[in-house]
Amino acid sequence: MNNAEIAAALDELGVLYELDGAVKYRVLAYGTAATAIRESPVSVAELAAAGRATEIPGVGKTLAEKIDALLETGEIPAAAKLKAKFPATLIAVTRVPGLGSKTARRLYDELGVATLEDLREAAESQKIRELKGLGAKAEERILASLERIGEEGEPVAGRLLLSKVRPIAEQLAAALREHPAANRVEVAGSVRRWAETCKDIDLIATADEPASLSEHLASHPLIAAAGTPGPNGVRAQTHNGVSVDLRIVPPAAFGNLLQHFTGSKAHNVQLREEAVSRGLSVSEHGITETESGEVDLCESEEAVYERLGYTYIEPELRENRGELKAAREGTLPDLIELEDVRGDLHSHTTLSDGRNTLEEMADAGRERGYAYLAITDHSASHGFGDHVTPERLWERIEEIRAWNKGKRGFRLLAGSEVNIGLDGSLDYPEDLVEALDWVVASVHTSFAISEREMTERVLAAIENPQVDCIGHLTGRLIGRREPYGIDVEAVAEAAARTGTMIEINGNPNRRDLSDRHARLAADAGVTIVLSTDAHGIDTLDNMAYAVATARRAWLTAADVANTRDWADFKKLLER
DNA sequence: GCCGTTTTCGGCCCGACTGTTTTCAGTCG
Repeated sequence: MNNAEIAAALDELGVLYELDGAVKYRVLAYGTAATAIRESPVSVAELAAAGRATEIPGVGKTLAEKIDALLETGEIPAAAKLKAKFPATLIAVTRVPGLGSKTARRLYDELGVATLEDLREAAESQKIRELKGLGAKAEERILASLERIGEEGEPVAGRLLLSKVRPIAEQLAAALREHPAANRVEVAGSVRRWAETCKDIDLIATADEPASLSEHLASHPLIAAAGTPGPNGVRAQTHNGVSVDLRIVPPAAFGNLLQHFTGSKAHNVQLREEAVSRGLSVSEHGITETESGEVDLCESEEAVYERLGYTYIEPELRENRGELKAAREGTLPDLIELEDVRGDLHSHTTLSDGRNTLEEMADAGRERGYAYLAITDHSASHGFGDHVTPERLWERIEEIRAWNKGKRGFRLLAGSEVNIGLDGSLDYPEDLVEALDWVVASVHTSFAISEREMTERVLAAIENPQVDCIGHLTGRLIGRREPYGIDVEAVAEAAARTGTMIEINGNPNRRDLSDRHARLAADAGVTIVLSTDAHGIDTLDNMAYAVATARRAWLTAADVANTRDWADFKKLLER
């Protein structure tokens, strides 16, 4: 059973308890534990089997026992008991936007509403307005919500990939900054934290004439529809369905508001809890001393964190993964920056499935100020008509040697992205692989084998001294394909021991290693590589996503191989 | 149900919005 399935079972039990009228903190405990389990970089099933489930924050003795039961029998006894009391279909009713467990329970008790279909009928026949506390508006809202819900009872519009949202956010922010009424404009929310996916765009601004700035956003060509622009901001939607929220705020509290709307929610909750224990109450409107009632406003985020006794915390770290403790103790890492990266170690050309030639990619790499670029076209068994035969790769090596002749300050590495076969072997002859400067080994076929087989397969590649780096380790495509089962801890341990590097693939669909896995690997002593897997000169820019993922993994420049200049990187390769 | 350089018991973030109410509960982010 994977983490997502365990988390879903606990989420469901939390809702069942809520329907049963449990105190809200008990319900909350199930939710926070489920989130921690979903986000765990290691297999919670394995952790539980080793009796270590309580190491997960938010999981105590009781929840550990429930997880054990779930893993042994496939269900949690308490959940089975409650499902006998309420129909399981009632859970979908609680998830209708605008409804919650309290309302769902009343609809069930007083109107017999057990399913989404029952709910629709009750609303259409105007029975809901007969309940105390609910009215015609509630019926309208429920019917509108039901329209927007898919068959599974989940909202249709999910989260969007960061790379779909970020360019829009940047464009809108730039347009606002150019307006004469604007003073400060910042993108907040998950876009600012470089999360994998986002739900909407949050913009925070200060302005001399707030209303005219709101109107400027509402009339931007990217905006399809907008509410009424006012002095406090405006809500809008882009043509491709992204919600945009502009908030215009007093300059004196800009820091408080930017901090609040940057989140994450978990970070803010923890921050406020810690503040309460020190006699302070934190909100988007300022920091209040509970005793005196005195309110501190902060123009900058730096001032917010300083007032609360922390060093400044970069947005990428604000996920409640230990950053507050480290900021209090002054032990936050000095995060890697895009400017630290001296080369790209995974790229494709027209020799396999890339869109640009060797020369074009080389020029583009040099223009980016890199000291080196590895050309790593796909290997012999890639198929799709774009595989590279051994003969062709031998020629390519010569081509690259010739290209490097007489050039200073920038060099190409003759490399390959070699397929890892089912048995862990590479699909080129040994002497050819030996002749290469840089070997990335990746899994491109047979994803559906067991976790144990996949782990053995990748471990075999790691033990191969010719392999320099493992490419996109878990094979995930964010929002489209789950990572295949692989024991990342075991892989990291072996990679650290053998000196095999592991990449953070900067393709925004992949970001693989993920931030959590990258942190786990670096903690295990693995040298991390940041690369783009560029299939054209334009996607060389995806290095920004690799760097962002590394920053979210708490990595410094020293943790990453390709922050080294050529001389030092060469030494690393020879080791 | 979890958790502790204030605590092993008694706390558990903060505010906006909505709709329905005459003071607030539920929901959301």
